[in-house]
Amino acid sequence: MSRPPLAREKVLDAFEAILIDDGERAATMDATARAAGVSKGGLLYHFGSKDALEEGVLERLRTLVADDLAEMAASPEGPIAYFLRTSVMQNDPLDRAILSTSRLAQAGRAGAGEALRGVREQWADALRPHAKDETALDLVMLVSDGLYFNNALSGGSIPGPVPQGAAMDALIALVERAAKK
Amino acid sequence: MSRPPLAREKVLDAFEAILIDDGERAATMDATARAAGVSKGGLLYHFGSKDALEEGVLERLRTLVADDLAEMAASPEGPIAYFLRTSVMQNDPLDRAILSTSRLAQAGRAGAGEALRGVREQWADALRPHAKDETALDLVMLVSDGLYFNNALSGGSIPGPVPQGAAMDALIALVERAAKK
DNA sequence: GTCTATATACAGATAGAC
DNA sequence: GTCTATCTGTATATAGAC
Repeated sequence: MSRPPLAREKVLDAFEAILIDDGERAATMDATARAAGVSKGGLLYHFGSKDALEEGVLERLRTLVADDLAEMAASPEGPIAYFLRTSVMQNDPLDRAILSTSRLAQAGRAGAGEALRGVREQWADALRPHAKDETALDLVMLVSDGLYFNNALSGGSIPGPVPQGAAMDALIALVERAAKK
Repeated sequence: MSRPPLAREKVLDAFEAILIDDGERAATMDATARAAGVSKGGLLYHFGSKDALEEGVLERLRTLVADDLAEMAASPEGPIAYFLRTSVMQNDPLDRAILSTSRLAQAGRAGAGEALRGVREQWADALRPHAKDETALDLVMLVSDGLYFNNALSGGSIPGPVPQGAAMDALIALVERAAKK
């Protein structure tokens, strides 16, 4: 388990940024290379194809989700509140990986869609023991999906019509009242 | 208010189908023309540019939403239940227009994002009088967004991890208990 | 490891025949 | 109205120099 080369990470950061801000179509290898400050040839040394570049994002997502599941389990406010609170865009590495993967999935990349479904399933499994029943679990998952969807539309930077601050606290309380075991 | 030519509608149908099934990048004028059974030149007679083709989808969306708002207001089960129930993919013209617009929005088309936000606002305005408070309204809107997001990921044809049948009834009951005035 | 140059394919759009 | 032919730009990928 060695630390990956810095240039590789810089390329992935740039690729994610373009995916999030301008969409899948704008996230070309050329644009990614330019944004990462390398040449196209340099990029292709680290990622031999567009597919490999996209797979790099999925790999990153899987790693970050594993970390998040550990934090969720240890969270003092409880997994459901933690899960909902971290479903709003904080622009952290996990948010960016999910948003990027969501762009790839909506562009028809099959692997990205599967990755996203897998991640959602992991979260559902972790939350199930804390929910009243399957309906309550559905509610929690869908509210979280809704929060992400709005983030996905607003591009990650512009705030969407998503509850923040006190409104978010009230929403969490409402969902917990309806869903918590 | 004259009925638009049939070929125009066939082209829009084809464009939406490719957007939904294969993503924005695959929805080229060439592929759209082929799927609609016309030549590229034929398509360009009806829609002079890619922008015009996309605007055609947005126009369609606005018309269908206006119809839906009227049906929602007249619904016997009440607007909230109607809204949630019709948030699951039924593959009707409105679903397809929203999904198509969502693909365009995620591809960075500014007009599509604005259209979607506008539509969401219209629904929220219609539901507000029936919700306990703004938090309850947030809950209803986010559950609906979540349902659409899952549909968007699964491509419109493959069923996503979304409650159906009795599970959907239970979810609607739960949300209404938490949110209905 | 990172670069330039280039091959190949396909996108959007125009011109003009029928 | 609908077609074919073609122009121009740009995407992914390869070859090979440094």
